[in-house]
Amino acid sequence: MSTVTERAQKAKVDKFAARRSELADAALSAIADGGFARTGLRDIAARVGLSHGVLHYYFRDKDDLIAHAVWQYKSECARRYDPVVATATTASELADGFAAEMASTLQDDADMHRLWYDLRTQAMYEEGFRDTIVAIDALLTDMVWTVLRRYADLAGREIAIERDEAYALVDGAFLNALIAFLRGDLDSPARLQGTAARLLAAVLR
Amino acid sequence: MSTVTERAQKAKVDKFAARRSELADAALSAIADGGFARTGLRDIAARVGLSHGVLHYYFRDKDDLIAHAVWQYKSECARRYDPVVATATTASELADGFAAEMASTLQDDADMHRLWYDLRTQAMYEEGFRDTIVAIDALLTDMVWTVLRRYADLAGREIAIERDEAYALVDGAFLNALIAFLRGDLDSPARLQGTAARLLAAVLR
DNA sequence: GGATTTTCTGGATGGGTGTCCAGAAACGGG
DNA sequence: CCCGTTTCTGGACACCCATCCAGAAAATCC
Repeated sequence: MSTVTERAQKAKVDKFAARRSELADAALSAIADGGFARTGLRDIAARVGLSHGVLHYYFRDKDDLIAHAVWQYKSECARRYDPVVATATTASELADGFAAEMASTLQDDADMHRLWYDLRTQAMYEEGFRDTIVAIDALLTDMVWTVLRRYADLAGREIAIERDEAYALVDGAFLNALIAFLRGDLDSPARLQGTAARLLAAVLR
Repeated sequence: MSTVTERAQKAKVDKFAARRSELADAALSAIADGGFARTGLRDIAARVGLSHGVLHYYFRDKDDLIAHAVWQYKSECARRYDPVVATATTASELADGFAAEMASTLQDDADMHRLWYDLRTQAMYEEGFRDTIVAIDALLTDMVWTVLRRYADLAGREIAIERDEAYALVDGAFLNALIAFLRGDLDSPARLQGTAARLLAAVLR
């Protein structure tokens, strides 16, 4: 096979992938607005000015589309705390940075987080995109654990909690702050910031 | 008005209320099985061998039915820990009783709890039964706070956490244990039991 | 510039939904 | 036993859904 056709193939694949990505983004924002159950493929396609039929050209079915969409967003989202882990030089600096980041993503991306919890809940019933949800959950657990380990390192203390427990507590604090925020409690992000910072300190021994 | 017609009126009202309650129960178990989005009024009615039309005789609409159903179940559920609070004579007895109760309801009523989280998530999008969800959330927050106050009393220590924070952490631990359990992790209830007991101790100062 | 492949359209299909309602059936007081 | 009320039925309605697909349009290749 000649080099030129190889390039052509690659360009073709890239274009296909780009379209997929664009459609996944559209799906993401559409479902973030209305919720999984109330958002149809027509709503999604309308976001990019296309007919609903295209979606089946790029994705096997609705579950496939949703899986790609949520993965695309959330797998990057799990890396949100990498900078603060990499740059913090003291325990309290890390705690503050972590807490501030949580508070700001709660405020800025509330709809996306709501979507995440919606999909995770739906995955308790149907196995359509369950694998993707499980994979993201693992990513987030890793993320929390990484932060916590670095925090313990900087503090020179031991972690007094299990990996999954740590995620469960952080997740619970975040979810309940999100619910409060969506119910109109504008102070919720600020309170979450305090909770998150104190939580880190409380789980060391 | 004569006594006899008063009695008759009351019997009529009671019968109506009993039917409502029965239908709400049917709705509960149907939706617990399939999830809110995938359960229709026909499915619910079929559980009690009735036609779907009858639901609109007893309830205004689907949201009204769901609100009654989840309230009927969950408002009683929030009293589940009353006995242990009333009878425990030491802090560790209370903590153990609380933790054991959580673990056992996780194991026995997993579907119902899944339903609760489903409805709470849907209430983030639609206001249909949001008021009921908020009321139940308040009940559960009260419950956690009552347990924690009694625990602090018995331990002779202070609570180092806010009311809503306490609920958020317990809820997070429970929800994540539920997810693990539904994904096939049979040890999850046992682990939750440990987490819950340690959590109580950790939030005192 | 013609042929071929990729991309997209929008209608058809079969199914589901909540709601409403006319009328049948069961009930119960007199 | 009759008659009014309560309870229930199941069809009609308008709407929404995911999926499939024949064929139009656009892009690409030679």
